[in-house]
Amino acid sequence: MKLSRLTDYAVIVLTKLSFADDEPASAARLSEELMLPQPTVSKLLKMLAKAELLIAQRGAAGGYRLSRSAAAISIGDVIAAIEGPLALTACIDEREEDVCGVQSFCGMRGNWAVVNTAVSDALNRVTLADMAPAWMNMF
Amino acid sequence: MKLSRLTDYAVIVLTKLSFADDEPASAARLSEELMLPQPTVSKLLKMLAKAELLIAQRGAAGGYRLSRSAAAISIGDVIAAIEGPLALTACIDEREEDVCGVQSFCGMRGNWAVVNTAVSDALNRVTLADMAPAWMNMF
DNA sequence: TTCCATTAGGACCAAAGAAGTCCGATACTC
DNA sequence: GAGTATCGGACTTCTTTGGTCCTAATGGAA
Repeated sequence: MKLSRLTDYAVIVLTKLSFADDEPASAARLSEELMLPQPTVSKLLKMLAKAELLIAQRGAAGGYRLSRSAAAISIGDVIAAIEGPLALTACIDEREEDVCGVQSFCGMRGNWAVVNTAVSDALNRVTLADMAPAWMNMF
Repeated sequence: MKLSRLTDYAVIVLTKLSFADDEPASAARLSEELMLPQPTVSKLLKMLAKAELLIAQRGAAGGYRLSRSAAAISIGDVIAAIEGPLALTACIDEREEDVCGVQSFCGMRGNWAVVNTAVSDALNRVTLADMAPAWMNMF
């Protein structure tokens, strides 16, 4: 159980942005400063904007900035933005069809839901503000 | 963040086996009774045996049985057996190379470790015995 | 008003990982 | 000891993910 590389990058990028104080940062600049591949950063910023974690400003001198404080964005939010809502098993995932066949009466489903919630809580308990070491300004 | 279908199947198969009372069950029979694709079940049983969650018995009338009680096998164990040790990010994964470049002094690593532990705990707290509804005997 | 820097939203390709298939090795039963 | 049911591991196929590129739309500044 790993989270995708995109998600990993997203946390780094968002953390970086949490130091920007409403100065919009462009995709190009972020990728350069964080030494991450430019097209990928660009793609991921779009995703985060779509999920309303970022606010995009078009045009010259535009860029992205956080839509709310770093303390109000959890790791769970970031994961949901990039990978979709947390659903450990297919039978929890509302986007999936009823593939299982016994879903309606399967007693395991409820237990999976418990596990899912426990993991979800653990992820929502940690915010971007918690992740950011003060010296990250360096980069 | 999803877990693989194999892992999902694994929990089902193990739960089923927890009712077998040391009667070894063959891959063919399990796949039939649980209505799961046979080669996949076969493959996954091998993995579980290798991870020492199951004991394999070869030869005629052979099959697989649990190596210990259902209450002593956690969901975390199953995930580890199929997907490898839980490591949300690459920098936590001991099997990965030092790709990140700043790993040695990156302040985020410690925070990821905290998140990782929290998730891991949530997963280890639930056992196969918890997952099994009594009426699963039906299948 | 015109130009330029920037995001938005696709289509597209390549690589990695998962799922599924096969055949050989092993060990049990008769 | 022969036959057969079963595991074990290498191999192939396929889906997902990561990453790239191009064109349209937007907004600020000259």
